[in-house]
Amino acid sequence: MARAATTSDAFNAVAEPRRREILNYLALQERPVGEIVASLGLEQPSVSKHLRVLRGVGLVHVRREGRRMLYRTNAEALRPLHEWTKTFERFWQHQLSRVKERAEAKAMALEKA
Amino acid sequence: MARAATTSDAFNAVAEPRRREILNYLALQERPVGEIVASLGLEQPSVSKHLRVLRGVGLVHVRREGRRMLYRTNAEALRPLHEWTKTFERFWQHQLSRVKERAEAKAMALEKA
DNA sequence: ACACTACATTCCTATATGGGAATATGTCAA
DNA sequence: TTGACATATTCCCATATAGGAATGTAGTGT
Repeated sequence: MARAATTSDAFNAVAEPRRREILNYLALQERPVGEIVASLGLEQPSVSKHLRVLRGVGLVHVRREGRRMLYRTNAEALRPLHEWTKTFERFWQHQLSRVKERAEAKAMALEKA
Repeated sequence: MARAATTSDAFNAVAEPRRREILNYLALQERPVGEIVASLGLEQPSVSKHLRVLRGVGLVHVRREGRRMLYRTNAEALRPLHEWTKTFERFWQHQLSRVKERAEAKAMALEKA
């Protein structure tokens, strides 16, 4: 079997950096495709294709306004990602405290010197 | 161009569900490959290949102990993912409060009836 | 109907994948 | 060294890209 489809879930969809940029861009306001193209400097067909993937996993909502399509990020669809990574939070907090300890130890050593 | 390599960053590496399972499994304790195989019910070569990808992006650390290789999750490498999703947190909090508002409005309507 | 704008889709291709099967590598024990 | 165990790698293949180029489709104004 090949790799899972980009449309199989949010994890696969956001693996592509441009799609993350698009989600960032559409987080605050809905925007027509043309503005995404202009702002992110991508080709229009490329943007349309990325948007199709994002729509496929519910990461964006669309609304038609005349001949323009207004897209906006649906942050809710990112929650599974956030929740999953969150379960590891305590581990890097431990890591951080170790780093802190070392930094403190070093500071103490310097004080002594 | 094709899709970015699974080894290009953590986002691509964790797009694969089995790799996420492995990371979950290795979060608390280091484990030899054989235990991962037994616990997750995957083929041994498959596990080795997934571990190679995870190592490639620093998501696991390895240590040899005799003929066994002990792997453990390096949660630190998941921080970029967590940080990125975190920037969207406030949006679904808004969403939630709107849901709450609606629920409350509904409750009030029922009281009146 | 026509031209024009805004998007979407299709066709093409190089590339990377994940699984299965088989095989290679590395380490210990006798 | 030989054998057994633990893990890694290789080979093969069906499948899914992402980008570029070209084309299709829908809505607007005249």
